[in-house]
Amino acid sequence: MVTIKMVAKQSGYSVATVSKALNGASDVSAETAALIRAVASDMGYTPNSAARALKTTRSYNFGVLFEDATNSGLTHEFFSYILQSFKRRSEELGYDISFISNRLGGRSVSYTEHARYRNYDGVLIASVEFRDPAVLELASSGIPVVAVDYSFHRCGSILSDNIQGMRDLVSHVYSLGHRRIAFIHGELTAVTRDRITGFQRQCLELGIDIPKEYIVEGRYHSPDVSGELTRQLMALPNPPTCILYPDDISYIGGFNALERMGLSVPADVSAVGYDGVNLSQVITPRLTTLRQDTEAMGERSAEELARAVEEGISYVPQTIVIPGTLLPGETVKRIG
Amino acid sequence: MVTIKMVAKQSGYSVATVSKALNGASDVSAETAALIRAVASDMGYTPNSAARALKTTRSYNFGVLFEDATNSGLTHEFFSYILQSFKRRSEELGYDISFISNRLGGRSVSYTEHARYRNYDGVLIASVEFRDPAVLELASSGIPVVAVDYSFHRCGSILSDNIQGMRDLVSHVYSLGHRRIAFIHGELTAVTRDRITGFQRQCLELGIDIPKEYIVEGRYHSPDVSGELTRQLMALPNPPTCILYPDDISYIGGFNALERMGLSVPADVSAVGYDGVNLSQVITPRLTTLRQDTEAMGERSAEELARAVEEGISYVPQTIVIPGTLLPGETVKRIG
DNA sequence: AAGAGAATCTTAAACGTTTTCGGAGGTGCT
DNA sequence: AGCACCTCCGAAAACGTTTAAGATTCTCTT
Repeated sequence: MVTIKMVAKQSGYSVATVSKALNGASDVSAETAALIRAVASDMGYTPNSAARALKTTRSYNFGVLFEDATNSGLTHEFFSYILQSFKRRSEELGYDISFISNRLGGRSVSYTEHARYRNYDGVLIASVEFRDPAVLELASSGIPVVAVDYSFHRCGSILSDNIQGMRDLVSHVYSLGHRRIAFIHGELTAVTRDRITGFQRQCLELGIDIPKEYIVEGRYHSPDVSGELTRQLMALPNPPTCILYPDDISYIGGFNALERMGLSVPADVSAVGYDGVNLSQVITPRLTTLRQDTEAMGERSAEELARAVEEGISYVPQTIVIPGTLLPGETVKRIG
Repeated sequence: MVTIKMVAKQSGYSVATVSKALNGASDVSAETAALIRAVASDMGYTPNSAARALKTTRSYNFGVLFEDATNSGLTHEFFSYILQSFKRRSEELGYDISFISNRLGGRSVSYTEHARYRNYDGVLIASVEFRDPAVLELASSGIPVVAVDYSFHRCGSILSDNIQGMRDLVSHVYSLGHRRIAFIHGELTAVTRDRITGFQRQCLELGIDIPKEYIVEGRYHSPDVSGELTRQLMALPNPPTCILYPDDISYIGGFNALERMGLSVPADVSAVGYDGVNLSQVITPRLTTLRQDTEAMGERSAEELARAVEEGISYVPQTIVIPGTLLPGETVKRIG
């Protein structure tokens, strides 16, 4: 490994001058800087991040907490997209990204300890069991933190506009003549509460009355649960003409359940999803869904995190809401 | 931040003793070790990975190169699964994982430079444009490297058994009466060549003759391309009764193309996928496909990489083949 | 009683940087 | 000539660890 010391010796300048030349400091002449850079490049010099981090207490590394109860973290399509764009934007901003785990060497440690150990400049929290006290601890550890798709009071949050999203979906199916609209929602998180709020407000505004039994709690990303709930909904004396699912994957479960009941989408029942993952647009019938802007969510997360880091302690937690867009597909039939 | 020095002062022992106590060295008595550990824990001491890495030249960090031409890296379901299990196993083995990019600070650098800068102990190469010279350079940089789902001559490779996988699929559809079997394969990589080999050998063994025009080159993970090729195949004077797709996503494209032609799966045409991603088993009809053991592939990658790191220079590149399993679904009809 | 050897602890150097501070030399002004 | 003021560069300390080698004490052994 060629170090700065070797470059110094080779170029005839001191270690200090080499360091400054390489970092573009102002108190080294243009010619020497050029010369030193040439020598460094010739020798194949690469700086050492560990030494740099040790001295500067900045790692230029973001930690990402990204796993959930079902351990499907990375394979969760929606979050994968967010992570992808978060990664890209972070790199543009000069940060690498690493995963935070609850292990360190052999031992198991808290997320906070792990993040401190690795000197992460900032942390992104996504797709986790938010009620986990270890996550809470991390969120209020003092390390700059941004949470995505979840609303924390202790740190910045990037949310998609769940209220408006549901309003758009309801309006859309309403405009196609649907009045008996059921809503299978996910676990009762802040995000889910927003969705329910949006659903109810829009129904109220449109003057349609939704019976209690049309709003049922399911689980995100569970085709099985949504399949079962779909059966229950269709077994009601007065079944819905349209079902809103908590996400696109849940829709798949509902679709299959309907097929097995001899009902087809959208001929017999209409359905809509949520998220707008790629898959939803290549299946037949193409799914009517609300596309969340994962690109923007990931980008903004990176930007806010970088800002938090660079502004240091002066950063004030804030919530940023990203609008989504309705994707009209083929799963809602015009009726009435 | 509480350092080892503070723990030393507080406990009354020297910095060296504290370090050794914390790392379980043999030349510190059991009582002092216990005492020191108690003090450290009381003070909330967390070691500093940068200082440690600087001194030991070991970062306990694996770099992961994970992006492809279409930039779909993380959102690629098959690779997501591999990464997921690679991550889990790496963490068990005491390594954290970070992404390698071609940026560093503001500047853009080679993957190798990036890996050196961050002192990664080892590198996993997955889902990249393998012909990229920068990837080649990394593979032969001297840093321990394992490639997954690709065969390099310069480093260890974890492959799934593509030859046997295709043989199994061919046998399966053959046993259900199919003789006119078409194969849309992906870009001509080593993996693809294996698949073609498996396909041809098994056909030969079973004594069925496949016309040239039944074997066509498509693209991995492109519903559009596979849809178009499906149309072409079905337009042949003597169309196939069964189509093998390069992956499950490509099957979706084929399925849709067939539907639009008024043909249904499996009534009119049979079809099979490859990979066995979750999606393939929740759609209707359930896809007949070959499930690659992503769990094992990720795990073995981590284990081989750790081994390479720990054995140092003595490591000999080797290729490990992981068997897959046939998932019989509902997309192949018994005929003849 | 003296020396050997084990057990336990400390001293100090080193890892590769960044950064403060000061020094040397040059320029321009009075 | 004397002074102030730049510009450019280097010496040295510091970041938080690990570790080789030495120091000290204790226990045996003879």
